[in-house]
Amino acid sequence: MDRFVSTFTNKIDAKGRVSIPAPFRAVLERDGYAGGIYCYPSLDAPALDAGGERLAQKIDGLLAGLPDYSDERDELSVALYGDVQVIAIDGDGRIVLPQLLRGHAGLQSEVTFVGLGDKFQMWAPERFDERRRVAREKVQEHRKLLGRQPPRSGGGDGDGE
Amino acid sequence: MDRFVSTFTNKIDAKGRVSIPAPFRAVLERDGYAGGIYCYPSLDAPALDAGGERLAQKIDGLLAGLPDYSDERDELSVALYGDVQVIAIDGDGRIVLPQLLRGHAGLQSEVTFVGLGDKFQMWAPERFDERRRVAREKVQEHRKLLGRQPPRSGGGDGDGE
DNA sequence: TAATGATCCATTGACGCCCATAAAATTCCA
DNA sequence: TGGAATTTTATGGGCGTCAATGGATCATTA
Repeated sequence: MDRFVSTFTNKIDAKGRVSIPAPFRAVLERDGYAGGIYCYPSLDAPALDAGGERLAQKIDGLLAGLPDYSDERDELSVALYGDVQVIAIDGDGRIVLPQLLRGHAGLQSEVTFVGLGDKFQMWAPERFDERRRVAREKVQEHRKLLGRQPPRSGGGDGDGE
Repeated sequence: MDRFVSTFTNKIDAKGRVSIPAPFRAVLERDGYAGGIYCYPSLDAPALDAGGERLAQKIDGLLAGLPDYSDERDELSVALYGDVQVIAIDGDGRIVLPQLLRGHAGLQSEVTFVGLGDKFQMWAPERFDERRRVAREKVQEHRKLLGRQPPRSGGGDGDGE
């Protein structure tokens, strides 16, 4: 398994440190991270996105699709790269989040880590609960896709991995 | 045998562990589970849905169709991944359910495992009894509406156990 | 020297892993 | 066919390891 999955909630200590959940660390190890993890404010949520090399490459890939000197590329570059911080992981698997990032996510005393496959997010627990409530309702709308499944279609939904 | 069928009720011990029914374990072995089973609150019932790789792939398959950085994907990601927990199975075939999941299903001292083909559910026994009772009533109504088809003797409300 | 940050160390509590026991099912043999 | 032996399962408990957390020491710099 090389994806971020599950959710974990850890504490921020007096010095602003917070442990990255061990399973996520394991993924990062494999993924590779030179000097630290990539972290930036989520574009559409009061949370932080973070990940290792694969996330960085994904961002690069996104930009690569756009013409070199287009406005669109410039905007996206700023949006994506502009707020990216490289955060070091200490010997005990902990990070310290800069004030700017803490502010965006409203992080106080605890952080909820949410695995999203290629990346993970960091939320203030209360806000994540709220978001989850909303998201669950959305899924209800999609549940026909999840729930209705031909019982014996022999793996009809060909998929990755 | 490659599907989850039948129902079983096992106890939660003092350490919060509960044995996965052996038949289900056998299915999981075949299905494959890297690191653990996937488990999340059922969308429309006070229960938990769980399964192996096949279930995980179904979730991935849902997301695979959506553009990488679309709002829709982000929302669905949080909804699906956000609620999913990967739960390790110990050497004796037991799992420990996190508090969040226990709460959703109202699990106290026992868990009823219900096979649903591709996945299985975990219920508090009392709640499952209640649901089964309701389900039976509905079946009876349908019979009346459909004008009972020629019954093969005794194929009535076959109950589990 | 004071303040800030980074590395190291210590504690504790949870979790994984192993073994023991008992009950139930299955196999085997008379 | 019936009963005994064996295997599988469920469940309980002990123990070692690791992760999360808090604190201390050391370095760096203003």
